[in-house]
Amino acid sequence: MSQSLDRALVILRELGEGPRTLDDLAAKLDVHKSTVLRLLRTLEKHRFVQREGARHHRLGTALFDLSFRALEERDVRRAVEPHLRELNARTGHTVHLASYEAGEVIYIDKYDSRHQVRMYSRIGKQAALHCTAVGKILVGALPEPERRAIARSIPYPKLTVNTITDADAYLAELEQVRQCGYAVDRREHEDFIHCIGAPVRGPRGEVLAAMSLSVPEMLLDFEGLLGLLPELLGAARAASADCGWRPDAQGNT
Amino acid sequence: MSQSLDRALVILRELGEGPRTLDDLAAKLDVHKSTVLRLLRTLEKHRFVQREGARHHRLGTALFDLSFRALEERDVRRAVEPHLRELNARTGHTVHLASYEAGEVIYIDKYDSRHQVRMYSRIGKQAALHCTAVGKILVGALPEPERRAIARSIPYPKLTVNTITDADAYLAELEQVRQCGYAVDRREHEDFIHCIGAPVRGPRGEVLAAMSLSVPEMLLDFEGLLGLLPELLGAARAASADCGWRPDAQGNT
DNA sequence: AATTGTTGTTGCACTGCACGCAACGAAGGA
DNA sequence: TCCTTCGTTGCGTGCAGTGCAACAACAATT
Repeated sequence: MSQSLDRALVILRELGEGPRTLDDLAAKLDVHKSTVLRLLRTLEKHRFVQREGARHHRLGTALFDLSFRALEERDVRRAVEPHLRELNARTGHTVHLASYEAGEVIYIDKYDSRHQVRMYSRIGKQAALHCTAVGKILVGALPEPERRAIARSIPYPKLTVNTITDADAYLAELEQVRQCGYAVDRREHEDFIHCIGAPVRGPRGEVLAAMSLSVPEMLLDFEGLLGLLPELLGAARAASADCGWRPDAQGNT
Repeated sequence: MSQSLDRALVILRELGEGPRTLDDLAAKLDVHKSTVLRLLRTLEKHRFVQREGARHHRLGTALFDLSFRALEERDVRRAVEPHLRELNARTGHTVHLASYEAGEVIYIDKYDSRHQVRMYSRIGKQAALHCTAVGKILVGALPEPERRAIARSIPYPKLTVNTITDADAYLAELEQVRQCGYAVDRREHEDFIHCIGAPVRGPRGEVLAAMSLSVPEMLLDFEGLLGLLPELLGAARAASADCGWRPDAQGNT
């Protein structure tokens, strides 16, 4: 564990919240400002940070470069992108692609709704495991022991009246999701927003990612959204085919 | 300047090229592998790096999070996005939004062509200053001394037969761009690809960003692309209006 | 099954570098 | 003009980061 690197990464995280001055950062890290200055200079040299005006610093362009490179390397994303885009075009609603990595579910692609009212999200943002459709799909696809371990260890913040708040109910829900081949989030994450999700599978039937459709209730009620299920499942199936999935042996929906 | 941070950033850049092993990185940095290990562990703790299999490391999800946050903070991007998207929808071609920051021009948004043949680019990628439409727009918008300084200092790699290869020709071109209110790249960057660009302006008429349209010649010849100029200028003007531009005093096109 | 090679991991001792300090400089407001 | 508030610099010190060497885990080869 490297102290200075550690501090630098905290600086980056802090700058993610918005531009900061040298003193802001020094106070946050509880170190002398000259220390912050030196770290910032190194970050600047590599274009991870740039100055804004005389005294503010913000995140730099190297981050964009790196992260889009990394995103591009994910074959799933590239393969699914056209299907995601078409689903967005057909329905007009917000669509997401999410992936499970290292214990977390994050959005790796997204197309916004054409309507004024939209769900807020962002590529790179973590999705809650217990109250999102993509979270249920991806955790539900893990081997049983891991699934249990996760269900036991995660917190269950109650975000709406419908949010699942304990491990047993969560595990039961995951089982249901596995059976159905799709997941729903009926106002569990945000009031007034419904969501349905489906898995994108690879050659051996393994789940590579999850695709979802999110709609505010004022545009479409829950039954209406379920009416779009065939669209979603169709898109997910087409995307899976592009990822090498062969719908043979196992009788997955 | 912090040595360990410096090394860590080099590691990140290297991982941007693809997953690496510990020894790969140690060789690249010319340090002992235990040193690399410690840096990686710190990076991992902050989710900037994650393991892939037992022995490979790759970029982690914190990068996505940070970079999309940073992108979101740029108001220009948010304001222009719908216009960019519509231009893409109307023409079916690749559209870009680029911004000048700290001496470089980078793409900050993009919508891909609907056609099979596409121009390769990526958000976060640097655009060449001397042979792209967005480069000409953005450098051309800088105050005269800075413009000259840039023209004198940048390299002029000859990428096609049409590429501008000296400072004087470049400065003349920039002057022309300022007059016209738009820029062209007629096969200067890549053979077989034409491009036109226009500025997005802010409240005081200052150039905030550049919007461009790129089309492979096999789809549309240069005159055909010029036919789309009104579309581009219309989108740029609408975007400028959303950024607070008032087309009063100065008689800019 | 034993051997060899490769790669990740750990404990330790040394020293170089990252740290805090304090003084300076620049910019802006009263 | 003074005063405050920042960013910046040079310097001495101590500890954090380094290289080393031994170890562990695993795969490939014999």
